Amino acid sequence: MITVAIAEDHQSLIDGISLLLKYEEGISIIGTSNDGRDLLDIVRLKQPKVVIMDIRMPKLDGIEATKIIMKEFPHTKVIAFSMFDQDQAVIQMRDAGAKGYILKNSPLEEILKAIHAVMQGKVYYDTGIDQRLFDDAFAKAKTPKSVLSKSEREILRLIAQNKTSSEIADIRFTAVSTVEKHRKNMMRKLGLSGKGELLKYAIEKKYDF
Amino acid sequence: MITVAIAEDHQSLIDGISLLLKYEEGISIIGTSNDGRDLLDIVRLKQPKVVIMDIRMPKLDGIEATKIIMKEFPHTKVIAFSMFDQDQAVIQMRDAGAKGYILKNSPLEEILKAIHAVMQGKVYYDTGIDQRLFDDAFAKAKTPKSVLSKSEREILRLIAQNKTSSEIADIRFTAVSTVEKHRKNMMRKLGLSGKGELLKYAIEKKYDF
DNA sequence: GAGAATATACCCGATAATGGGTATACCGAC
DNA sequence: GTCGGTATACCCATTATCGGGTATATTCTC
Repeated sequence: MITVAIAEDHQSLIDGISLLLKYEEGISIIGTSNDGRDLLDIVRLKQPKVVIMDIRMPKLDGIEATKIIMKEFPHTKVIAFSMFDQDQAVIQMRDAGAKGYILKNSPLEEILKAIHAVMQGKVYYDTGIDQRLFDDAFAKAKTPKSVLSKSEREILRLIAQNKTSSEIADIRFTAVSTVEKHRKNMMRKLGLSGKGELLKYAIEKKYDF
Repeated sequence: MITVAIAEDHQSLIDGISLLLKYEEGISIIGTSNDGRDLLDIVRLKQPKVVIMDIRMPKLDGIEATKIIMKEFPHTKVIAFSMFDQDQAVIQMRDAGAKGYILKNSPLEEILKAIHAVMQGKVYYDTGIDQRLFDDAFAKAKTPKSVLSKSEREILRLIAQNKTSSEIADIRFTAVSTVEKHRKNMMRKLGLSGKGELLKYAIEKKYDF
């Protein structure tokens, strides 16, 4: 019997998956959740063999939840089920320990295929996903290191709030020129140039995956 | 026989809805589509009684598609099926002619209830939706008028791309001072003040519904 | 120890965005 | 015709953001 738990903030999708698996021989849904934290409780209590995991969810996202599950239940198979097809989304779920990755714009029966594949110890990825992303070396080469230092990241967050360098200097107890030097360093590292580019970058980054 | 067409860019959701309706007496799915434009072809060819309509879709969004359907087939019932719970999303679908609005984080069987309700000439809205939004007077009062003029809106779009006033002036064949005057007018109308606020506003507005 | 990165702080100059105004011309509503 | 809004164009001053540098001190890795 393959026990399955599902985490997905859209209840309509959970219901769809449930309908799909309801009559499947050998598969049993032992719990569903609309957020990552609730899911952990379910996994700890019921210890499903397979978890279908959305990424963007309230309270705890699928990436973090997967890491935690892998630490406590290393034999549980996590299959990502997400609208995100960006490389970084795939890589992060892979690194967290997911054994599969399905896109929401694929047919629902992909989930069934993925469940059977991971139960056979295989890795299952959607045809819309670059298959090389599940290769260790390729994924590692693709993972951007954070080019910004801790201070730089903090300053960038303040810039995203349109704080002036003077205001940021007050907040951080440094000279204005120090903040401006950090700004210059970030411009160089991020390959930006021109007025407003750093502010634009900081604001837009908020909405990136 | 209630004929139903579905437009939704996530195929997994279409499959879930199909599973739900498959065994329903008196309901028949006559077509599905992953984008608004393809859906129009289906509606023109098959003339379903009910359309389940996502909002954010490629090629043609659900709001526009609904308007077009209402113009050509005024007796067709459109039910919105969306992740957006913002008032403006609901109001715009309502204004486009939708007779129902279901949220994706509701149980899938809400769709069944909505189909039967609209076929009885009723309006069906998700319990997560402010029920007053389907009242004409309330919706009208809630619809913000655009405070910006046509030129102002165009300039704001260019500002969102971090174009300088000088660049915008070149694009629009005006003097730089004209662009700056427009900027001042927008600052006043939007109640903004200080450097970078207009750029910040322009960029953030892009991601609003 | 050497080298690189980070953090702190300063110098200078150019320019773009505000914030405060001025004005005229045109259009639409009343 | 009057009024208000929009569009066009200009004046001025201030200041924040770059872009180009300078320097020292500290920390980490090899």
